Amino acid sequence: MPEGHTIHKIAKDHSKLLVGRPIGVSSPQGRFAESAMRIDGAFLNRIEPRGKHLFYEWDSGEVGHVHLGLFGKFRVQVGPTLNDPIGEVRMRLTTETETAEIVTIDLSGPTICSLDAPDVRISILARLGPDPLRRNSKPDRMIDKIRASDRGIGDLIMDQSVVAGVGNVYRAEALFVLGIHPLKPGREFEVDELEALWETIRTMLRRGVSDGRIVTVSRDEVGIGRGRPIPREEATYAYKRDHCLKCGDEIRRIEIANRICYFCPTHQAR
DNA sequence: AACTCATGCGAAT
DNA sequence: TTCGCCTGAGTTT
Repeated sequence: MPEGHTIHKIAKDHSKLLVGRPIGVSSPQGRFAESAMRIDGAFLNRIEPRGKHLFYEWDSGEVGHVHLGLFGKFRVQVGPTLNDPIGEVRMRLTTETETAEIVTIDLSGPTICSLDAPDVRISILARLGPDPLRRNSKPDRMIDKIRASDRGIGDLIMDQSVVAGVGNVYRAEALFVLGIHPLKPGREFEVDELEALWETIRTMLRRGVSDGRIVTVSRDEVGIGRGRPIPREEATYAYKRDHCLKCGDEIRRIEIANRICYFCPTHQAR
């Protein structure tokens, strides 16, 4: 599930349910139990998304940190009763709404779930590149880093210190839309091409936040009218496909930055 | 029941 | 460059 859009959507949705109330914090699975005890019953002031990280500002002054990694998931339940956790639940947040409904948010499988002093958040933010989903964030640092590098663009945009929030799907799809070969070296880019890349990434991520899933194709090109949902297999042009959604050419796959990068040799010539 | 794969990332080699 | 870690869904034996 998790690229930057997932994290920002979670922050939005969960904030509505949790912020400004006392929160029960526990760890059914046990691995977050010591930390959970320290904030159990505390008020939550804010959930801040940044790239693929979530920061929880607790009234106690400590800062929760969650990173979903590849497998992490949240399960949200709102109802009259408190349900038993399903599977391995590292952190459980519970509260009650004005209408006396029970809110339960269960986190399973995260790479990081910790409770830290505030400076930990500061040092993590310091090593993240600009986040296209943040209001007013600018691409300058991303552009400078890319143009100063010999590494390929497909390597660079998955690097969270270059841009924060792009993962394997948006990497493939953003490069596809702009017709950029994933191995093109950073040094060979002009500024306006990278400004276009920033805008493309930002637009795709925003759409991901509002859709709650990754859809990068335009409905016109796929020939699916509004009203009908776009099936998963047709939601991307190149990612995880055998054939390009536009031209039918065989999609190539090469490993870049530990992950398979999908691209269309016709649309993204060297 | 076993095996494979996944929208991630840092540490070890 | 490879390995390990976190978990669950889907597929194959």
